[in-house]
Amino acid sequence: MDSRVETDASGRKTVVDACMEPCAIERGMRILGGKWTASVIYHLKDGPVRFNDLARMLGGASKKMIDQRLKELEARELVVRKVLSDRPIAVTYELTGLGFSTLKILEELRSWTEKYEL
Amino acid sequence: MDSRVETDASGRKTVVDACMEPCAIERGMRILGGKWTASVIYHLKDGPVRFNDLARMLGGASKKMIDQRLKELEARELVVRKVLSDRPIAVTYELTGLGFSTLKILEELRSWTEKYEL
DNA sequence: CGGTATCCTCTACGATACTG
DNA sequence: CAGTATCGTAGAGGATACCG
Repeated sequence: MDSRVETDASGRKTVVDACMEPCAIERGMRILGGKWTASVIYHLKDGPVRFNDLARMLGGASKKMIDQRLKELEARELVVRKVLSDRPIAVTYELTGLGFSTLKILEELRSWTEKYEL
Repeated sequence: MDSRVETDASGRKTVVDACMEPCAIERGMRILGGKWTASVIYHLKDGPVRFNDLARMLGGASKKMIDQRLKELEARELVVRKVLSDRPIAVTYELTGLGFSTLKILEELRSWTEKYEL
């Protein structure tokens, strides 16, 4: 079989099997499906938003979470961070082209959820 | 403000604020965004599938996970379980109308992921 | 075949306090 | 304002074994 075993530094072993690699749907969900991830993107759809404004929009999420999600999204190039000024420091986050390209998915999701009142 | 504090049996307190309730996007993600959830639905799109066949299709997921996801999806009425026979026991899972209605979202997600090679 | 039961680890997440 | 640091817990998820 097309599989191998990887052993990490601590001696932990993991079976890695080619046929186990997550399919496109799963990979996509692992990018967009994190808690608050989709919401963050969606709230940036109308243009740049400052960190604390985003925090206010996402009432239930802690700054730590938002920070974490923004960094993930920046790393994946769905979002760009822009420093407007130091002292007083001002920063905005906005979608990249790739970020905007997710909005069709999110819009489908939103309308589905609302249509069936879930 | 429109908020209240709930205290559970152990004395733990949680602030529940109306404006913190997750929006539609977030609610949708909490239904479809679980690990393997979207994949399970997607693999049922062409008709009923038996438990172990599903497990094989989703190589990386344990039976426990699949079982758990299927039960969630059944509870939310996106999937129906059908017993075909006892001894030997045979069971299939298939999408409901509500289950099928998610396929537009999942198809958008799949094509997005593939288009950008994520 | 279609699950349960058990155990165990790991990390995601929340709360809180602090900083440049 | 825009974060970072630290701590603590719940529960998600894997491995394995067992059951009707």
